[in-house]
Amino acid sequence: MKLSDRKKKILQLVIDDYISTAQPVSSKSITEKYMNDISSATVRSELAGLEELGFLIQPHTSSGRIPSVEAYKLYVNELMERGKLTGKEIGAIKNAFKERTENLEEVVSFAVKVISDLTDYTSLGFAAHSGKEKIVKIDIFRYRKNVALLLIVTENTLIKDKYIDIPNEMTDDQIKEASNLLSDLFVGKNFSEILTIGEKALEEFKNYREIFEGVMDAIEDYIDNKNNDIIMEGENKILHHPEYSDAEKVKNFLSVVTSKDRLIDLLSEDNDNIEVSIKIGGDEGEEGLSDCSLVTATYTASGVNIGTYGVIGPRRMDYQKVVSVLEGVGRILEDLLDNK
Amino acid sequence: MKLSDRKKKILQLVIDDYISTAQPVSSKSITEKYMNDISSATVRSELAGLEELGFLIQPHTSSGRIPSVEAYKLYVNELMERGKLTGKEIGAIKNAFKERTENLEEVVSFAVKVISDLTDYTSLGFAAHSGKEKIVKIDIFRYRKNVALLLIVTENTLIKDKYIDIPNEMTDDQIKEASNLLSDLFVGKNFSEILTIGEKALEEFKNYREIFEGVMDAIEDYIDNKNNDIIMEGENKILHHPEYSDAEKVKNFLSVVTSKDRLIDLLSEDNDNIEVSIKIGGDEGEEGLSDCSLVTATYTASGVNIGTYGVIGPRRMDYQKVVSVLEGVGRILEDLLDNK
DNA sequence: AGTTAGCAATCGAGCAAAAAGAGTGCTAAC
DNA sequence: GTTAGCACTCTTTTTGCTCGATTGCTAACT
Repeated sequence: MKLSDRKKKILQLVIDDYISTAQPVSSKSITEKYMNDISSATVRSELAGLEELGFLIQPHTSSGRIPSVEAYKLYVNELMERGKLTGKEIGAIKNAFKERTENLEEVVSFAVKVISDLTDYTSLGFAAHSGKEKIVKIDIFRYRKNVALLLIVTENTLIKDKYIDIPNEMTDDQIKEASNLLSDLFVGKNFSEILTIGEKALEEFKNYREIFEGVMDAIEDYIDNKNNDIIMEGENKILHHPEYSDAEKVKNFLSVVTSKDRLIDLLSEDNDNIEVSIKIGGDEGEEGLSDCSLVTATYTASGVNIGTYGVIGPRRMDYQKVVSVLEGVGRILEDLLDNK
Repeated sequence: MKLSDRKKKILQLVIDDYISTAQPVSSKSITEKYMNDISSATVRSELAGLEELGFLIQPHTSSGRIPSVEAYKLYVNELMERGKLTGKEIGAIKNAFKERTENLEEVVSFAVKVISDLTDYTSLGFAAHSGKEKIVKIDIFRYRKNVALLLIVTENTLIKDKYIDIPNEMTDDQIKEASNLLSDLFVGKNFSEILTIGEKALEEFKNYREIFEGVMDAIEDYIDNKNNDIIMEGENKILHHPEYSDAEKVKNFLSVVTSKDRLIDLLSEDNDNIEVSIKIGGDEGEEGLSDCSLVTATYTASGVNIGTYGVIGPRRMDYQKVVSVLEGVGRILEDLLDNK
């Protein structure tokens, strides 16, 4: 299936036009707006060809054409022109990160916010849990009679807290000793390391088994439990787009967006490549993404994964803009953090 | 304006019916469904009377009637029958709090979740910031070269963290000393106390001014900044209700729900009384609540305010159910926490 | 062989008129 | 005070019609 240059050009025009107007595109509008050199009849026969190839769909005989899922895929891979951010947009991004943001949670939330603002779509992101984060501080102290509180602070200023039941007979001094032991053993190590040295540590901790298990639980919990860290912004921006003028569709979209498990899966896929990945939900395609598209990017700074970010919206999404924004935010963010 | 018993009865029936069907209620449906002993003509004249009194509205001549804002107010105050939770519902609530939930944030989020699940409306809640929470632990340690991290843990397991710039020449021992000083001075005190003893403390802290100011900032920030702690669940449950079948209305509702500032104000009003408070948004009434109703309750356990919770939804809300759920959750929650 | 103009055919959008249905208010009788 | 009956009002649904947009096809043109 080889497309002539002119077919490609026309397909691109159709998609661009459809993305900006949300209306089926007619042969006439193409010649008038973009291609004064050929007649609409010619365009018509090209359109018919593109339809035959499965790139265009005609909602009904007397209407223009809209792009198929295939067409979008081709578009994002080959046809789409890469956009550049305006100075204003770059300013907005930089501004969003002006405040101190060493805390990873905050970085994520600022990034998600600015992405949503600039693209006018629902955006989401979550901090990757690499298990490679080093522990900076670990502390245990009595909180109630039989309950101690465990605090773990990491490089990224994730602070994890957890209650641990302690036996009646345990004295404050013993708790203190356990706490010191923990610091000696674990500070400077990352989560994965700790899990692997578990056996050996258990030996040293035999007097403080409850506490040791509590710590291990907290760490496992952290690595498994991605759920709490997904952040979303502009859920209702979807209402700004005309294809969602019907409440039934909004419902559908929101149900996609609300099932965080599914989203986390989607965001987690191929999060190795820094490049922008685009998933287009067909009628069948990516399950759980019915009629939606998801554009994601994973950022790293100084070799550390600083989260996966994405935009979710109608299939008729302004990919060009979304991609530029994601790339722009990534670039600025990475610069910013590297120069720290 | 005195209503006869029969008028009251009929008004109640109209509201009940309208709440469950979302359709204007006709005289005929009243006699058929609820009052077989009198004829529809009689009901009609009563309805006409209630309309004259401002309790009912006729969208157009040939339709049934719907309740006015006044009617809802009367309904929630006098007419509505108080519901009881079913065993199943009570089970669901207890189940939601089965896990350990001494952490206030968690209590709030579980409560909000269960309220939304049981009522099928958007629910929200936030932990009150009383300033009366005692500090359990306060700690400072070096985090980067010129940055220390301040951790404050309170009774309610609120953990507050904040970066503090520290001068180059400061040694780890000095940081340690400052940290100890802080513990001695502040542990066991509540936030308000600390703010009032500020002057005196400043004296003792003259060598660690940056740190002292950082602590004070963190505390002030905590007391002022309620924003971050509002939790919402089921924003899109609104779509389950037929009056929001139009995207424009959904947009409107979501914009109400998204302006957290306004919501915090609403939730904060009269949060002294434990009773359930119902605000019905008229066309003019409670600003920011256009066409919505908000039912809120504030819970306390052992005399400590444990948060304000609410349900926001269409004016045609199932007040009976919402009130029972809010009361039920409150009762169970208070029991649970008192018996700890 | 590719391009174009011309034209009939198709189908949705929009509109008005007609029909159907729901509910009321009023009147007169009970 | 209550009720049956009925004319009246207004919405909703249906129907039919026109208009306009757009296409696909054919025949002519370059």
